[in-house]
Amino acid sequence: MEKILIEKTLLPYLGKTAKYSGFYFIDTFHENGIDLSKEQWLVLKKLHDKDGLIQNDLAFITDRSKTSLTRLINTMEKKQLVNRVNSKEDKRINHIHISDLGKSVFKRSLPVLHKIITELQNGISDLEIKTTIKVLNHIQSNINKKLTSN
Amino acid sequence: MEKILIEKTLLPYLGKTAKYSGFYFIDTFHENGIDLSKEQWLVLKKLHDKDGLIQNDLAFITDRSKTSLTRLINTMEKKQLVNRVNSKEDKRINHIHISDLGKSVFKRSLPVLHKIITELQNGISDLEIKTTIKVLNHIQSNINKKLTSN
DNA sequence: TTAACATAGTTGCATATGCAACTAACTTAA
DNA sequence: TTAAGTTAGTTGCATATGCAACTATGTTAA
Repeated sequence: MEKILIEKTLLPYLGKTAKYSGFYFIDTFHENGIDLSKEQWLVLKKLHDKDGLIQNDLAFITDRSKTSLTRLINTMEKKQLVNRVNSKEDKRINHIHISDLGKSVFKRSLPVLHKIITELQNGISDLEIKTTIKVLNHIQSNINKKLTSN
Repeated sequence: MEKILIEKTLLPYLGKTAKYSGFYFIDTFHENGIDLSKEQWLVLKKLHDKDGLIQNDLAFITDRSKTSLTRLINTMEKKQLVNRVNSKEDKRINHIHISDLGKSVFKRSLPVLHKIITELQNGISDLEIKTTIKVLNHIQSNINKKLTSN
């Protein structure tokens, strides 16, 4: 195997940039009076797109374990952003509904999010953005291939 | 403000790809008998490059709070990967030293890491990788500008 | 019909993280 | 030289995360 210089590979930049983007995301939310973690924001977004999702599906589409989702919903229920509604047809299932407060916070978050995105991407060309998205998707597909082949 | 379609921006891809890369990283380590979190690996790498760093500097160069670093070192000390050595000149300071076990685990991790990187970047051109790194650095610099201007 | 299996969600245990408040120790200015 | 300020590290409290084991419920096959 030929020697690889880690600093010339994507891995360290990917982790670090995602981390700092997360900091920036949450700081800007707080500065604008939006009291949401990025995970909570994502759940609100998915429920805003399609309300009443069950926990398993919500876990899947937000890329986390059902354990993690259970506890995320606990926190969000305490904050009255969402409600658990147990299904009558299948008592194992909880449907998660976004509350009026949740909707209102989510709506307030959108212009802030747009500002964040604009600032993160400032000075980067559309082509560069498209290329980067393509590369990131390629990495994800490489991972999926490996995971499903085991 | 014009409307932004979130799915056409970098943010969601960045977080998701970093997350799955992290999963892949840690799974592959475990499959190869390397019992390290990615955070622990990074600390070992920095100490391998320069042993005896103090906690504050180690926190800075690994992009985490000193709180987080304190507890990371606690865990790593329990696993005997590193040692805290209190400075005689300045008793506030701890120098962190990589242990023989730490060195040995780190060395064993390198070929595994190279395999991970090769597989993550499989099918992506060198130019695309360079462009992506450039874009990620640009995002980081956008964030730094905003943070230091406040 | 009931035993075996599958599924949805929760809990214990472990890791990682940040902020604010704190202690101990060092430095600097009056 | 001593009081004020600074610095390094730790701790309490909160959030988020995954694996394995678990409960409760629903489905399927004998």
